[in-house]
Amino acid sequence: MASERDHKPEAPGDGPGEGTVGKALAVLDDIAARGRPVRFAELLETSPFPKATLYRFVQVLTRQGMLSYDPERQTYAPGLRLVRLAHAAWQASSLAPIARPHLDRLSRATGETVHLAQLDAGQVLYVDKRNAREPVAMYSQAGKVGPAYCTGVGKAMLAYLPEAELAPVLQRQAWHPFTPKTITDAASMRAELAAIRARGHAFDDEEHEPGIICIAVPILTRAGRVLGALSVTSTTARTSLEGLTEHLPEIRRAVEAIGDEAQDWRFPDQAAE
Amino acid sequence: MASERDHKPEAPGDGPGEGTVGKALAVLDDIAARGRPVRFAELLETSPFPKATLYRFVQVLTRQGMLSYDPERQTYAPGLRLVRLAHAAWQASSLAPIARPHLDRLSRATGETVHLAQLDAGQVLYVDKRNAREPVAMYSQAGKVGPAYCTGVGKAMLAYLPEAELAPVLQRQAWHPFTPKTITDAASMRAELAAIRARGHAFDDEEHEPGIICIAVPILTRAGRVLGALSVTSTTARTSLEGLTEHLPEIRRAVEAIGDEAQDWRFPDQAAE
DNA sequence: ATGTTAGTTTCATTATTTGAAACTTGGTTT
DNA sequence: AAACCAAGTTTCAAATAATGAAACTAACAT
Repeated sequence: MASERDHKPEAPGDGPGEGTVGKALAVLDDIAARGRPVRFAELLETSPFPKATLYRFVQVLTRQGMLSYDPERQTYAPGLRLVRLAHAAWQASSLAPIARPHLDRLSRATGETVHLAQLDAGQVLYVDKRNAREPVAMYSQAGKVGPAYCTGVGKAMLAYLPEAELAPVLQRQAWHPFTPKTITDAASMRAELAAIRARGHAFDDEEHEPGIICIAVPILTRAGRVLGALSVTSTTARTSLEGLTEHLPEIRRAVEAIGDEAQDWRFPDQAAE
Repeated sequence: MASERDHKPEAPGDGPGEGTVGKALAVLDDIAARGRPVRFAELLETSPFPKATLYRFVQVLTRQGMLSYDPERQTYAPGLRLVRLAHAAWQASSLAPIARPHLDRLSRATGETVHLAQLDAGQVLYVDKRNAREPVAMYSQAGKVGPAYCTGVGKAMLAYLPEAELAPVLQRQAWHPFTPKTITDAASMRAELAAIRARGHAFDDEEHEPGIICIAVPILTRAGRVLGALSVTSTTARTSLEGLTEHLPEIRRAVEAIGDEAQDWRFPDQAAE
């Protein structure tokens, strides 16, 4: 620590200090975020990099297999090498492998949709899921991201985040009012988070999608650090928030088991930032 | 150096010409390949980079979320950012989204384990899967990689690869004899590939795991370019190679539908190299 | 206390990235 | 058909970032 090595003046991802690698990864993120194949010119429009520089990044990433290129349409999309790498990440750095049997049990016990999520860059990252029927665990479902401020798992994790980490995360939220019930500012959120801490679990009361409700409980280490969250989702047609609390004992059992096992397996740190 | 810019003298992944980004990604690959959290010193042992350089790569990758770091154990593992990126890759650059309904149908029709795979860096990359009605203990999931030379899907794809792409891929195979029936050299493989082309489908006759057999058919564009392969897997206890051919009509239907739709969706190129 | 190993920082040298501009290609308009 | 235009690609000197030997520090084991 040379006294000015540790300040972070720039946005995450690029900026000086993150080097060439950081910039290239920012380009990769950009392409991934669009959700469809993009042309070079499209990228260039919003890119902070000059033409030749962006061009070289895209070339290197393509040669590396991090992007795939469609020569006919001249479009770029995230490449298959990522799928291979992510499999390793999913196994080594997510709660999914540990949580698997507990998700299975919870799914069978409740018959409802079950989600396992972790925080990544201030967003909810779903790392596993059980549908009411299918027992498969794959990227069709894992890897999806969602907002933290209007999902049960998101709020459950935020509620137990230390202030130093919470503040920057709240600042990053989009606060888009998906439904009339969506919480749309940091102050209201802090009140909600206090309520969640008081009762030990979070609800999603149609805050993201109308008709969809869920109950979520955070997964914590013994020391109280947030690892992730588990939720059981249903519809207003089928039950109510009070109805969902029926599953609390089962959820609690799963959450505690996962937290304990994660502790013993000495789990990699997954910073929210 | 204007006249020697375009030769490729080095291994894929690193070497001059691939720049800092290529080197950093090689480090990432290295860590992912180990399949467990690794310490810095372990990495250093086999790394071509000097201490300080490797150290900085690992730092940058960690700050970027491509690696996660366990401060207690001082170990690195692939990070969650990869899971997020892979979701986008899976949707945009794999056959999985297109193939999904066809896999479902095939799975229902056969009741057996169904795999969808593509080639990535000369290896078989499983991009989707359906479990058998009566599940057998087997581990293959989306993102998992396997050898090309001793799996049904691998051989099916190799059989239709143009010579220019086939030769380097064959050279890269490990030819490890998993079972007595494993094909262990390129010459025998070329004979096998000819046989596959002659009948239009490939078998895995316990070449990877004893007792596990499968039938696989390549997914091709109308122009004949290999996109991937589809397989139906079972056990010698339950059926035989001849028994598996019963599913051929169903598999063919799925393969043709997927090939056609991929063509229309104008699919990103996924080079085997 | 002392030795040893693993991890981290420094800094002059070296090599790579950078980006404005020129160039090429493929398609469209006059 | 020639001229034009837009998208993509290459060039090259200047600017910047990467490199790696060596020095340093922390933590553990003797």
